[in-house]
Amino acid sequence: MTEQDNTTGLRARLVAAGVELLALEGVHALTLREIARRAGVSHGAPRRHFATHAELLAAIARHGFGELATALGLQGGDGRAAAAHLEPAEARARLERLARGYLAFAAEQPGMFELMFRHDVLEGSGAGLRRTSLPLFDALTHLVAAVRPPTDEDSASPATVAAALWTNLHGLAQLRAWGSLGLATGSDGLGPVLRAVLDAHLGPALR
Amino acid sequence: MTEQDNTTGLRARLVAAGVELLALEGVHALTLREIARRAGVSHGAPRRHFATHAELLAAIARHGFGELATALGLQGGDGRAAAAHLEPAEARARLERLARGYLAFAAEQPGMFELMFRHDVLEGSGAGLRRTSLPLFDALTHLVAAVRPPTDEDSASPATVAAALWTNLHGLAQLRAWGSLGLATGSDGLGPVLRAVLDAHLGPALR
DNA sequence: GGCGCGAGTAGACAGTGTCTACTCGATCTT
DNA sequence: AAGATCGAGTAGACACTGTCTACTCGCGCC
Repeated sequence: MTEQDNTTGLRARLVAAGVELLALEGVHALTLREIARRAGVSHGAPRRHFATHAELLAAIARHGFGELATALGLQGGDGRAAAAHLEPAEARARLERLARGYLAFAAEQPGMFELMFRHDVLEGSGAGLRRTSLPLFDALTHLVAAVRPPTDEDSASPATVAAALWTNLHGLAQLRAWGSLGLATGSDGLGPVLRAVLDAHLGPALR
Repeated sequence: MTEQDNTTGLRARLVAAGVELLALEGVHALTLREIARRAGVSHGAPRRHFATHAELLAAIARHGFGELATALGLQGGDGRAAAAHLEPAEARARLERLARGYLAFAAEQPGMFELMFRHDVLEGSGAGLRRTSLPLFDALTHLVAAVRPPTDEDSASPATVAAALWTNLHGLAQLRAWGSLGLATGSDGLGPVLRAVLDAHLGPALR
């Protein structure tokens, strides 16, 4: 492991070329040979760093998860600690920012968002990638706990509410990218739906 | 259009072969040539019925949408009429059946569910396919209106709530198929999360 | 200073989607 | 009823893909 550099080396250049190509042309353009071409090497070179095409795609997706984490401000592991004791109103504001950030990422980088959740492509390396999404889920859980203190005993646990909220955000992003949402709700955009989602899982904003 | 038969003819046999292959091996196995092989014809034959590989995949996905509609009991257009005047409790029970049916379909036919929402593959024929999901959305909207009569003026409209609920179900199905959900919520399965989702969008079950 | 070896090259191979030339059988016209 | 027409399927070619294997080259090491 003499090469722990993340910006030099063919491995990083291949990932960078893939990210660029993905943004420009979409998932279908992420050919092994085309990525190698863009990186300026022959088509056999990637094999030294990625055993298979799927592994290279998984590395690109991993890069995407990192970008999503920074876009959401979850870079350092401070999400849990900073949210431990938090005013409900502030926690809810953070949750709304998180939600809007997630949806914005999916809208601005549709190719990357699509690749990140293509489990058929990432099957082998899926376990490692799935773990990458856990920090987001942890931050969600703690913020939910701050907004909805689990007073009622029979009410859902913060983790359950966080899962419900996360799946809602994900489905919202996905169906918006797919184009079904606009067809169903008219062209208002997702504003009202996002408000309904947040209100449903966290309770009305003003009390 | 001498051939309006849906069960004979090469076109239907190709779709059937694709459906079978999709269930057996997954989306990646849906090669044009392999589908043709399974249908017992040469690799050029599908071109007479589908201009491109993507069109054949779109036809297979359309078949999947039809199967989903029948599995959800939305075959005839009676969803809207039957739900016009409905007890809230009965409407809610129907919504729960609808939700469980959607999730069951995604779980039992993961390959088909994945193909149905692969907008990169279905791009050209996407508009027609998107319209196929409207009956489901209509049924959802009317059932939601029966459960939550829009008494409050500033509350969300039934269509908005239906969109929020639908995206939640979809994201739930998708992330469960992806494997992230079990990782986040433990191995309890989706029971508690589904209950939280329904309660969040429709209000608690017992009043 | 010769050696080994990691890294990249070049070519082969099977498989894919698309396109074109062709065949063949049924249908329709006169 | 004989011959032309045309839809439907076949066979082959082409460029492209992912993977595998042999090969080369340059740098570090004892």
